[in-house]
Amino acid sequence: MDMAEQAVPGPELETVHLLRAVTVELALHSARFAHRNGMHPTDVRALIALMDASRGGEDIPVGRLGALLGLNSAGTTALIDRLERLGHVRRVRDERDRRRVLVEVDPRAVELGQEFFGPLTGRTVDLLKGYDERELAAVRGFLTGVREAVTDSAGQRP
Amino acid sequence: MDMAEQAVPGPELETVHLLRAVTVELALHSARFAHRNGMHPTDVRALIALMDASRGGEDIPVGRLGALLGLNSAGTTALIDRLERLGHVRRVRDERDRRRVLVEVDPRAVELGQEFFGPLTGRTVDLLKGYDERELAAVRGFLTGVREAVTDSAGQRP
DNA sequence: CCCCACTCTCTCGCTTAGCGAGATACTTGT
DNA sequence: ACAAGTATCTCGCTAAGCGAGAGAGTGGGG
Repeated sequence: MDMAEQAVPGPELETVHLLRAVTVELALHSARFAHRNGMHPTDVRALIALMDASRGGEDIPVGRLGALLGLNSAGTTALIDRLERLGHVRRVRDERDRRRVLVEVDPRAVELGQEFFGPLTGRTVDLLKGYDERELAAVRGFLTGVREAVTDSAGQRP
Repeated sequence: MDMAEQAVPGPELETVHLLRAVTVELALHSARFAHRNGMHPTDVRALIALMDASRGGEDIPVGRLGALLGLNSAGTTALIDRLERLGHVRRVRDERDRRRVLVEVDPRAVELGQEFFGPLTGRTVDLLKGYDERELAAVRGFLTGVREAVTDSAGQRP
């Protein structure tokens, strides 16, 4: 054993660090997109959340969007004001429950996002296409496991 | 083909979405840690960057920390003021080049971070320990590939 | 049928993270 | 020793997000 050497982590721990590095890079990438389009990171997160929901065919009222992003009602109003001013979303009264205001993403915003994130997504999909079934399952199992670990350790202390 | 059905993505695209979901969860987890300790997301990112550097035996001056986080000098000063006020870091004049001020992490901050992130890291390492060599290589190759794809598409448009 | 408690959103006033500009301290090449 | 360059900090400002509370709208019980 060489005590002068820094402790070298095993491949597993190194992989965890790698995952963290990737999340940092992705966050920076989002921030660049935001900056380039006169937005803030929160605005991008909001658009992503809205697109995810709309992909699932779900209508998103103002309050739900705020909850997804961890904002209070005042902050949520301000956020949607910004996005509306940029033409990325529209407010639509819910006719079922007229207290609620639904947030709709403008198709041009979707297009804008795909223009920016498309290449990255494409390259990643190509990378995965080179994997056989077991390797792909390993990657998915890893990501699923991490997600569960995060949500679990979140519920740990209320 | 059923046109009424939403387009079902292949397993590759679904995996990309899964990765995004994981990064979102990790960001929220970080935010919880920040909030619980009277900090902001940026402060946590700063601590992580400092710990990563110190693990590599690298001294971090104020300006470099700011650059890593994308802050300008004023913002960096304010950030370190906050962290110093909480006792998480110390400013130390670099005796080699007395213009520079190095930022040192307090051991108690490291401990605090490990207390919070340790369980998550541990569970992830355990998960990976169950993988054989090829599966582990697949996960690492995936993460490395994504990281490269991000940095590449970053350099695309200056 | 009409209240009254409840829910959803928005307004107001405030705190503070981060920016731009410029001042200050220190270093290095000539 | 000085000029040019680099690192950090100070000052004044913009605006993201919070707390509190004010409308709108809903729906169940008398």
